[in-house]
Amino acid sequence: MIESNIANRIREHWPELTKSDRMVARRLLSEYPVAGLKTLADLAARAGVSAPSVIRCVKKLGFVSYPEFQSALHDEVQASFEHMANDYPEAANREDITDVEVAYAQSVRKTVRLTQDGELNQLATLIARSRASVLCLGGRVSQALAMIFQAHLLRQRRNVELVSTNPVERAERLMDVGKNDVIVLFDYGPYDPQAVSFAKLASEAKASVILFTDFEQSPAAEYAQHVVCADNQATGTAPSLAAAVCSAEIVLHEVRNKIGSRAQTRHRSLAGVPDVALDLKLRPKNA
Amino acid sequence: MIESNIANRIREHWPELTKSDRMVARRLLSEYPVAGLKTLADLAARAGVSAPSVIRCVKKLGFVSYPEFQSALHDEVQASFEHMANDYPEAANREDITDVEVAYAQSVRKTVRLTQDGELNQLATLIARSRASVLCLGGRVSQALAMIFQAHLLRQRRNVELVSTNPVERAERLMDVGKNDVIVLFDYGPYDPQAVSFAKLASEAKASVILFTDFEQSPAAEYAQHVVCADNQATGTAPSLAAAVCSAEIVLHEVRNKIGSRAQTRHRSLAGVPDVALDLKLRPKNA
DNA sequence: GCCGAGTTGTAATGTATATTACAAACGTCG
DNA sequence: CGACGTTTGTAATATACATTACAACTCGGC
Repeated sequence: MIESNIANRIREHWPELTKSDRMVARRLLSEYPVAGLKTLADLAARAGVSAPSVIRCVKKLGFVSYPEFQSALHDEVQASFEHMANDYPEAANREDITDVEVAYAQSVRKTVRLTQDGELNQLATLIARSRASVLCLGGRVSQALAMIFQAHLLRQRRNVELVSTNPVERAERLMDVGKNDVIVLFDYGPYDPQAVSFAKLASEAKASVILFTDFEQSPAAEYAQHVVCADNQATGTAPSLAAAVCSAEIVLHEVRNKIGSRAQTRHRSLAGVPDVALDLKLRPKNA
Repeated sequence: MIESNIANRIREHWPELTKSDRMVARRLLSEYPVAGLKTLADLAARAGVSAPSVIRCVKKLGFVSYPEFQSALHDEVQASFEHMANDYPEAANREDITDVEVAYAQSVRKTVRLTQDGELNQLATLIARSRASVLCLGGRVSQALAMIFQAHLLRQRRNVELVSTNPVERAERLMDVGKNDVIVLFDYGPYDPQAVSFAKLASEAKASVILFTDFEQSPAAEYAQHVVCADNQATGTAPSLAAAVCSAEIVLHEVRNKIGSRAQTRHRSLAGVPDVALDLKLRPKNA
């Protein structure tokens, strides 16, 4: 009863899911549970894949058909509602929690859960590989996230570069991109055509592309090996980047685990040093 | 939100429902909400009536077709689930929510609550004053937040500037700072001496200083008219900027309310324009 | 650079679904 | 008791659905 839910099934079977399977799974989790209550075609459209891909996905999750999958979801929804009917009333009418607070917390929770369930391990391994060069970049606004990512990652390993927003410099940098490079791209709606084409060209140059985006999925997803989604619908009026920061930080945390002692040494040698010193690309001997 | 649910619709229309209509309605309520999520034929069988009776019933409830009725139910289920996901964690220690998720959510909640309770109003008024020039800047990492803030604020008003991280350029820019300028400074630990001194000099030049920092409080707080705090202790190992983004976005939201229609006009004129156009500092005529 | 395994979308197919039209059944008032 | 308005189920139909089979494609390895 407790562990029979579909979210868990997705987590269990995640390793064996293909790229489009994961598209479906992500949508299932991000619009949980309604995404799975509608028709197969609708889910396929929302996930950006074809109908048969949805069927293949639910079969991998252990269901013999889409209707049977739906039936399982129905049971789950029913169980949840009965639980809720019992627990809700007492906790519900607290006036000290505002809409904004709830919205943000929700957005963050959803994102954290999804990020952790996901392909975090492979992704972190990719970034942790010391022989790789990591290039961070983003769109007009999300370049800020690239900055954060780069600054933190640089504390853990070398060869982490922040690619300028300047189109010309980007084009120039693109020429030297090869299969040992890992592109960390941030692109949240409204999507940046420039960022998308960077992803395209980089993937054509055999570089690995890791994309941080929202649930709508930047067009760059097509060229990415790994996609990390964050919910940006917290406030309604304007898209929020708070959850995006969470997803980035979780990835950084995982990378830190991967790199382990090496990173700690590196990090310690920076402790106490004024932040500005990083601008000089200060590198400790033992890194 | 509260009154849009289907249970209420049934109550409203109850008098005009016929005997078999009521059979359907009862089943809808007794197996709420799953009964309505399955197929029309299934519902008819459960209610012990024929399929057309179900159609007639939902039409009387104000829906034009069974699919449309289902769609409304879907929305309702989704809303319930999101509410539920939010209230549960504090009460029950379910195993499928991790420490990280809770930590982030709590960090965000704390920050949002504090920001809203605070001096938000005066602060937003200060930033909204059209005669003022707004300068955004931050430390090595938190410059990224300044970028985000500047990009969004520029959509609402003009004269919003992002001050370079370059010490020399900063010093030059400082010479022209006066009492009509509003400095929006981001500084989270480890604090940036350069940012602190910028705040000091700006305040001596009679400029207003707004500081976004963590609970430890950057030394720059001494020179700031307003201080907005965010919790950065979410993860334990490394400081988190997620909550900082929340506080910034909340301030932006409040500013939007203050500026009101003026900002909307400005914002609309940017809608649909590719993000990259902002790099040209495109300014609509009416702003 | 080619070739096989694995993955994905397209098109075709049979099934089930919602809906409409109509006829039977029920209740009600003359 | 019989005729009419209302309500309900049956049967027919067109639509949309899930599914299967197949072809195009991508990715790794020799």
